[in-house]
Amino acid sequence: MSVSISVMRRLPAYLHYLKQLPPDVENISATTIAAQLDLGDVLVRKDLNCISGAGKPRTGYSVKGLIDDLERVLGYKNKNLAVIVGAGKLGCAMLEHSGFEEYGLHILAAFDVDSNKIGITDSGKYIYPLSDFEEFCSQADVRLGVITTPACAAQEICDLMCRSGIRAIWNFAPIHLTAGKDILIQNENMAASLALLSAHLAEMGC
Amino acid sequence: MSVSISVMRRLPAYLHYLKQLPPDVENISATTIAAQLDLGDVLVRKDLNCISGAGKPRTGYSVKGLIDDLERVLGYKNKNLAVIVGAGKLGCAMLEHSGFEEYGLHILAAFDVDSNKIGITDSGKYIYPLSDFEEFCSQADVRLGVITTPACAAQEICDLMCRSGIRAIWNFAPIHLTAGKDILIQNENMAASLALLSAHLAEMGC
DNA sequence: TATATATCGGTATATTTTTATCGATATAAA
DNA sequence: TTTATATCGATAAAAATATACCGATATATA
Repeated sequence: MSVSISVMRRLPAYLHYLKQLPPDVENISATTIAAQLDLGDVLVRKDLNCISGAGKPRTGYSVKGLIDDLERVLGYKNKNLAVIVGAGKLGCAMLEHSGFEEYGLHILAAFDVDSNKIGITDSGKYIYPLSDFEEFCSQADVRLGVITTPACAAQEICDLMCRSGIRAIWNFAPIHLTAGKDILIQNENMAASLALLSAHLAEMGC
Repeated sequence: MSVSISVMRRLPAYLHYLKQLPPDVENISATTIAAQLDLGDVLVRKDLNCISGAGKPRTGYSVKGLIDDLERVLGYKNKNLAVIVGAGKLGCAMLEHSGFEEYGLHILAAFDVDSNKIGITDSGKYIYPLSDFEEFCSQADVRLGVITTPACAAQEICDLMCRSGIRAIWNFAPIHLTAGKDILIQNENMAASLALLSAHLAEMGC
């Protein structure tokens, strides 16, 4: 069964919630999950039904089974090689952040045009000159690119990534990127988040 | 007219596109914007109609007028005081990032439990001990809190923020936070983004 | 064993969001 | 001036998403 994007977005929350349950909890109901995550119980049941057909009346779902199914659907068991372009504050923070491994994302290195940034980080990862990018990606068979450059450079980097065999781009630059239809561009839309927060505050008369 | 969340999410893209146009472009059509941002022209027209009634047939919209209206609706002209809790890599990156000012977000300082983190950053902003949090917020009348702690600490910080008068929370910890209904919690759902990317790569047989 | 109950899963309905269609209109060109 | 065209804005349709309802069922309790 295909999983819609809306559903997909909620799955990580389910997984996280299930993982932090005490280990003696063997079964859990959609109702309980829904209450904890401020969602409707029917919605949760429908979501879980998309990825795992194994719910039992009165009992609920097997926690272990759900976790397995969620991790499979979410691809956390995959190993995705990634590189970062833009070794500014955010880029470096991501390069050094070990937490992405949990999601199957292995960040190999970062790249930057600024020669002052080239070198090795505290945690032992490398920042290479951008000129090495294409060769590095084809040799390491990198499929995922993270863009943490300023907006003005992002489209150019996006093009470079496409040329270098990258198939999915995680974009943190506040700009709309254009690429072929076979390339997935996921925008981390911080400006939109901020706008929602700001609007909420304004509404309250702050 | 009220602006739905879906619409709100697209507005920053419109604004950014309009701002980077050459200054001699006085008018622009929804069709043109749509083509540039890979959206439907009717959708763009409907969105713009939510925030600005001033489109003329054949001519389009006044660029200047649209920018004004967008900035007003998005609240970029507001001044929102914010603080960060969690002075790790991401927290520090955000603390030092000047780009948020453009969106009306003024980050005053960061807080952390770790006494080794306390001090002043390169750009002159302070990292205070968490024990000072509540007093700082009430004195400075801070309304927006950014959470960049590990997941295990996030709910506790969320509670602290609510007690301290904060009305909107920008949460980067990968966990669902619970707060009163008058508090807006905006989750920056990186895990969900990653899952979508990973699923796309898996689908392509990588 | 018989009954009660919480929960699932399917169907139906409601809501939200997006896309399509069409007449009206301002500008440009003939 | 007349005609052609690009665009708007309104209405309608379609698609996606979320919610409500209800019978079936596995477990618990009397």
